[in-house]
Amino acid sequence: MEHHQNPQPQYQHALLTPLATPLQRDFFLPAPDRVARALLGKLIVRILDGEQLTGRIVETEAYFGLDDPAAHAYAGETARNRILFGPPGHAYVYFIYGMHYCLNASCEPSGHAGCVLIRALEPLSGLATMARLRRQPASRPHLLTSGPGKLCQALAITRADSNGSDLTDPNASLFFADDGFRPAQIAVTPRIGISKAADHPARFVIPHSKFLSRAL
DNA sequence: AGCGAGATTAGCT
DNA sequence: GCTAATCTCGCTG
Repeated sequence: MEHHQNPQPQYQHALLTPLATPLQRDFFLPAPDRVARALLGKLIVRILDGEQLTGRIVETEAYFGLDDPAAHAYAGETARNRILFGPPGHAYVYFIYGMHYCLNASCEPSGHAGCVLIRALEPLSGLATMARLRRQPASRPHLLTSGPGKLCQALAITRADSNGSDLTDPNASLFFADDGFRPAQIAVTPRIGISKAADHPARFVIPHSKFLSRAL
């Protein structure tokens, strides 16, 4: 009946949500606060041993490169942060507090080091695997990806594995996609866990989501 | 529910 | 040497 109308997926890993399409390079071109806002509601797709782990972004933070005392790029390009100074739409993964990884999406053109920290997801598929990676029972989904360190653990994202990945590449094992979901509301708050420029409102959340790292 | 401490590594903002 | 875009546990109340 419908097999004639089913379009061939243009990418190797067909999305569980058939209408989703990968984000394009120019999605990541604007300033970090605009990209942080636009990323709310988008999907993160992670392929692990052939299994598709997906989550919807519900919390982000903008970091403003050389202009931002709280940003890793503030002091200029180093071996650690060089991805931030490259082309937009790439993963910047860093290691923090001796045990956690955090995932950022680089934005702005090459030479400009803005980025967006992904702080929380609503897990959509692969919850059992996420729970195993988190060493937690699968019965508490709101503990799986409700924080920047947690979501990296749940998706097995490390610096060695994912730093520098092209987040627009649907053949990669980590990329971002749009399934058409649009948040009804967006709230803005100061960023969490930083001491410098701590009062600057650059954290974006889907309000009342049960999967935020902290409530409003 | 809210606070404080410990875990543990890389980079020096 | 010290700090850091964190998380979990245990204590208090």
